[in-house]
Amino acid sequence: MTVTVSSPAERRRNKIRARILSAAERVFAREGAEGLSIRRLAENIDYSPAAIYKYFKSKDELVDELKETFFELILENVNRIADTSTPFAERSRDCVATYVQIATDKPYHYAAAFAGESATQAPVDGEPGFAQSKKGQAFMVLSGMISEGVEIGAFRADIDPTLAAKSIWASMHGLAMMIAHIPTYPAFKADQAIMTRNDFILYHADQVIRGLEAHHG
Amino acid sequence: MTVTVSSPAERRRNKIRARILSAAERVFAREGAEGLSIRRLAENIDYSPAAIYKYFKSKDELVDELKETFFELILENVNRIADTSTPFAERSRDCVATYVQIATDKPYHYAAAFAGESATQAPVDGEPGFAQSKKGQAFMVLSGMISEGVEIGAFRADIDPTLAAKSIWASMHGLAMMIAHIPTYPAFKADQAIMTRNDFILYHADQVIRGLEAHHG
DNA sequence: ATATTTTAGTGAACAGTGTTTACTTTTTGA
DNA sequence: TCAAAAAGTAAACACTGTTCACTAAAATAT
Repeated sequence: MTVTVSSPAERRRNKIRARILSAAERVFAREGAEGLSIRRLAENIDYSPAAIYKYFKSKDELVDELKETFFELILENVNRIADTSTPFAERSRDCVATYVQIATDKPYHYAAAFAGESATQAPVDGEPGFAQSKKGQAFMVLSGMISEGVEIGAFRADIDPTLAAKSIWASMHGLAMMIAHIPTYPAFKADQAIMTRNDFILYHADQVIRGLEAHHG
Repeated sequence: MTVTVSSPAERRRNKIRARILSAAERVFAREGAEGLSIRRLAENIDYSPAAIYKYFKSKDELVDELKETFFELILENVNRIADTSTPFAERSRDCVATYVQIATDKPYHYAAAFAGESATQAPVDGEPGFAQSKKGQAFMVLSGMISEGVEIGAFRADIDPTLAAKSIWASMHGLAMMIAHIPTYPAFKADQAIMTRNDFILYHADQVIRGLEAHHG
């Protein structure tokens, strides 16, 4: 195992890069991609706008790095739930709910992560590199969990885990996007709320999982 | 019934407004909001950029009008299916599928219609004006259909149609967004396609409806 | 028909954006 | 110590949405 020695220069460079990313992250979380401008970012870290381009070759590349970090966060959280020993029914529901809740916490990140589908063409299932990407890994956690459900008889036997995972992901994605884009979702004016957002997420997760189940009465 | 008489001036004005919108529609369908610029639009219809502002008070307002027309299209199509006399099982599935297919046909429209959730704050369920908006009407078609399903015993008796409709819509929305943002969704490299896009839409619609059903085995 | 007022349309500018280029300063490695 | 490489910058380019002062034309009132 070769250890990559990092020169002081290299470390200094990485530090500044990280400072840029952290400043970008801060602005992005509050105001989204619209509010994030190179000039503003430069001012924030006390550099000239052109300086940013010594560290990132474009704004898109910078934002893509924020997205990848965000998917890392999703993956970590979903994985943490998936590795739990709680009963399958709960566990699968919690996975779905957790995914959506993270989108709730960082709506701008979530919306951006899918909008435009990363300017530098992210790999999609079937392409090389998908399995390596954080998004790809998250997908595999999901399809793995569906496989488990089929094996233990909780889900219908004729289910193709990959196909079902795509469908389930779409359903999670939908709620995540709704929440990301509509501040008051699931609506109901403040004073006539029938259900809290979190309860609705669980409701939706239930609904989605139920579509896979073998029986219920 | 009072007939609103339109002066020649008014008609001429509406005609030009329509010309602007139609040019905008053309550009928008091909390249989305990014490609639509006031200057380009002005050149397209042979006016100065500033002239546009005599007909629309902002670009957002112009785009919002495109969105509303788009929702009209969705509503028309979904309504057409909903009024069919085909068996309930098929009919409900087709409604979901149709919704998604329209998003497939006009991905930019669909993505824009939800992204930013209309700059001029569209009414959300619970607010006045929602029931009048095209989006609100589409929602009511959906929840009405769910009510029917509960009544005839196809869906679980404990289902709250409004709540379920929100969940179902989120699931449709997710697939629609996936398709709108990812050109190759549901992925699979061209030569290893396991399932066509349309088949996958039906598969997803099935899955979604199944989550509501009373029994299956 | 004439005078007045409203509307249609324009060119130029403002304030922003991402990005590139030529240039200077600093840091690094031999 | 000195040449080479990297860091950082000011100024410009080509865009963007939008506003403002202005002219030309049509609509309205007298």
